[in-house]
Amino acid sequence: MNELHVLTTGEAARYCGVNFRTVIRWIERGQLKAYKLPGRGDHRICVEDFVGFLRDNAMPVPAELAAASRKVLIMAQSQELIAAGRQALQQGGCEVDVAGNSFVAGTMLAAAKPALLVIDVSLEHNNAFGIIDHLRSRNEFANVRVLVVTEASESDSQRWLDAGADAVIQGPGDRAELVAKAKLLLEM
Amino acid sequence: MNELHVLTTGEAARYCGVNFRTVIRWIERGQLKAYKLPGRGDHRICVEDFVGFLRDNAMPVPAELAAASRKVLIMAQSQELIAAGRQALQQGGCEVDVAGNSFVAGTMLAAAKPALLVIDVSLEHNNAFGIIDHLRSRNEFANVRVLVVTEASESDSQRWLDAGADAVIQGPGDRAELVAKAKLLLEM
DNA sequence: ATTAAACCTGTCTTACCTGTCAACAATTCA
DNA sequence: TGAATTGTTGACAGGTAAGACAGGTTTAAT
Repeated sequence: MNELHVLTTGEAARYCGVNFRTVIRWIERGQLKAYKLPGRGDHRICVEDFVGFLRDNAMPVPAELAAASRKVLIMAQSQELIAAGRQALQQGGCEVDVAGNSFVAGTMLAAAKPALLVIDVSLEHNNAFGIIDHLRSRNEFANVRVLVVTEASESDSQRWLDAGADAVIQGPGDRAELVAKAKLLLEM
Repeated sequence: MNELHVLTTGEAARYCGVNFRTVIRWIERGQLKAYKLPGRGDHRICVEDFVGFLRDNAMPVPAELAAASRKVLIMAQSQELIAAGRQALQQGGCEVDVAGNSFVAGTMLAAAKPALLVIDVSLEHNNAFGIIDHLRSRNEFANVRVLVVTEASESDSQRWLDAGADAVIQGPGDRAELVAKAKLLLEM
């Protein structure tokens, strides 16, 4: 199996050091999501679901599988933030996409399924509130972490946290802080 | 893998995380419908049949294949246009989604794969230009038809057609025209 | 602390589905 | 024409499901 999109029960079992019989039981109990093949009913587990299962149960996530969940989408117009964020996050081991406007951000969020959205709210506050609100109201985006980048001068981070953001940093200035918070949110 | 009308066994195999040999066996067993080419007997699977097969077996359907040819996405803020468009298009046999802003429109476009985007450009021209431009520059959106709804007073439809729109109507007033153009673009 | 119950996990077996490999055919391209 | 690519076919090895059973761990009660 070269394609890492799905796993068999045996592969999943090896990843977490248990017998494949146990993985089947997790699936039967509904703890781990999987689908069945028509033939004998073999199970296939989407990597995404498997990683979510591991996280939910505080189990270690294998590096090869974690790669898929290190995707970061930066939504910003400021070239400064884009350049700084892209470089810092890539050096930090993340896969980085950039969207210059909210439409493109929407398509990339739905298509590439990043684990973290870094959003520059310095331009359109209302727009950003709408976006976060939409993310938080949709199941399919429930797992997307949101890191808000505000104006350096602004002080009321709490507003954004209340709106549903997972973390807030002020201005793109401190790259170390950006990477640190991103890693924290990505559980790296 | 660009032409999405038919799949080879290998492509179908990759989509459901299985070996191509297994797909051939599903076909031989009659579980998956396919036809053979005269030469070597290559199998070709109609996307429609494949998606039906996936649904029948409770297997996940890839977003790229789920494209429904009668799905319409309306991007507008004017309640008048939304109400008129939704009602008219639904009566015309379309499945209608509505997005109130460009971010939501982006997520729905990537996730629900509508065949037609009705976009109200009366508010933000530049934004709409950017959206159409982005759609036209991306392969995955090449098949999305764009129907632009302009201010009733505006007369230069040509600008939008040049930008990549497939049709333009002026104002939400004429429901018959909206439905007619939508059906034309959907080849209904 | 000890005991018992409940539960989870690993092992074993049978059946058969699935992956791998090799050889070959059709198609494409230079 | 000949190489490269892609798909088929057949044989075989390997993997997985399902049920039953035994051992281990956790939980709760004594």
